[in-house]
Amino acid sequence: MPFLALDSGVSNPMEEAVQSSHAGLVEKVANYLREHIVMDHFQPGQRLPERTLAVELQVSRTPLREALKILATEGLVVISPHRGAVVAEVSPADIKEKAYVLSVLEQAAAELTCINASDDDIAELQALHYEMKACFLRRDRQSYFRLNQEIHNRIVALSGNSALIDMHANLSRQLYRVRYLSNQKNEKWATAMEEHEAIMAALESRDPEQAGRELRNHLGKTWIKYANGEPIA
Amino acid sequence: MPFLALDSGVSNPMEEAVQSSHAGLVEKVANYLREHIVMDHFQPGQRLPERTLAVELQVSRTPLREALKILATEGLVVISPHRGAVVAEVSPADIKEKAYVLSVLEQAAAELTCINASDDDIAELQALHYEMKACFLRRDRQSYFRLNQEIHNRIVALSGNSALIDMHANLSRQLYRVRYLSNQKNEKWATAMEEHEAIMAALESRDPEQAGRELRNHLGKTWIKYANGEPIA
DNA sequence: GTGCCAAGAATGGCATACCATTTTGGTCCT
DNA sequence: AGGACCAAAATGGTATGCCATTCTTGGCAC
Repeated sequence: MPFLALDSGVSNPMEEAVQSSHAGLVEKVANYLREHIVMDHFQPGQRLPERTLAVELQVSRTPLREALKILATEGLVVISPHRGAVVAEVSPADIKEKAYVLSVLEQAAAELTCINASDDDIAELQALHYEMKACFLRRDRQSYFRLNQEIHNRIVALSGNSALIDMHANLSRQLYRVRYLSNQKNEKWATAMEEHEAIMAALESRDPEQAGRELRNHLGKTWIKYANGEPIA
Repeated sequence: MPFLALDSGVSNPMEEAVQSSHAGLVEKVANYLREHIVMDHFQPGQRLPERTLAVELQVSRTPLREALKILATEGLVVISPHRGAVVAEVSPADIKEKAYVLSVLEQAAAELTCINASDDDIAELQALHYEMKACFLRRDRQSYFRLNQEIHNRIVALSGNSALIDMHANLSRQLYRVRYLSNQKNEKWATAMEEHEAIMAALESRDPEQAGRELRNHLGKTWIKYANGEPIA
């Protein structure tokens, strides 16, 4: 029931285009599974049996297996020999490590963006920032989350470094679920907002060091509390 | 003729254990292809036709296809729909971007290593460093290269951050070939050696900022010249 | 002679069948 | 009653076959 029609059914949960059309079946399956894992429709640790999944998705096992291999190298599922694939469970330690790397990548991105971005790009960032601030004042967590993601992603995109962008997107996916949950119950909302102000100020003044530092610090604070104990879901 | 016996024939070109034994066929194939790509036994742009490769490797197309999908997500090959897989050609721009990210990752690793590594770990790093210096004085580029890699990898390993280690290993692989070639014709060898001295000094004095900065600077210098023009091979 | 079109050959995409390993449930022995 | 062992079912791993698409080449027309 939740399945059928791989490319249409899922209302795009991630920002990035899924470009499902006219792409190979494996890509469709991989995108489908990726989204559902990332959106927490599959619990971590849940097994992904090939045959049953194949009939549910109306595809054969071959493309499904290839998709699972891809997701495995992306770190979203774990494949054990002769045991099959399960949705990767991210321990608090994993989250901590990956969040740290994410902060490092975004720091680097901020530095590059300060140097490479056009004035219009920065202006657009600020526009998004004020939109987000409006959501903050209205206590609209949903829209705030979306805009927050948009801003972070755009800063990375503006860096102009494709390798950096790809690695960031990959890591970002793996943390999507916990990031979403984090947003829901964030008590330090006002603090996060202030940090964003500082980030924007540094970007506006084109200070790479400062912008990078602020962004890394912001991410560090945002994530640390989820790294120490307390169940993820 | 160069093939047959996937797991034995290849004399381990990379440091990391290939753990070929009792691993699935896809892993063997993936490791095999990875090594040969990384060691430049396959030219960039070279096609990798499934059937012919399959008979050469004495495996069926299915595990080969899955291995290629893995290598594709790792960025070592590019798969076009209905066109098949080709060895990814890394443009100078790609090298520049990836090298930049690599430098950022190693910078972060150095910071963490300053904090987390034991005194014995640092001592071992210094031992390797002096071994490398000996190779430098003897003008033994081959051994110098091996030790240089060993040191960089160990600094990252000592960071203790698995996510960081994995991403670094992945990027490092993609740059292995050009790094090797870079080592062969590096005129600024003495300078590189001095930079390594500075890195070690910062590590010894446990100065995260300094160690990170030195390492990033070192990598930046090492790679920039290969990023601007001039053919890779 | 050159350019275009068509037919066939080559190649990748997907499905399925078969084999190996693992898991599980039941029975028998202690 | 409990544990160990064996068999059968489930599941992943590999091989192969067929279909769709793309590349190639030979011939025809301009």
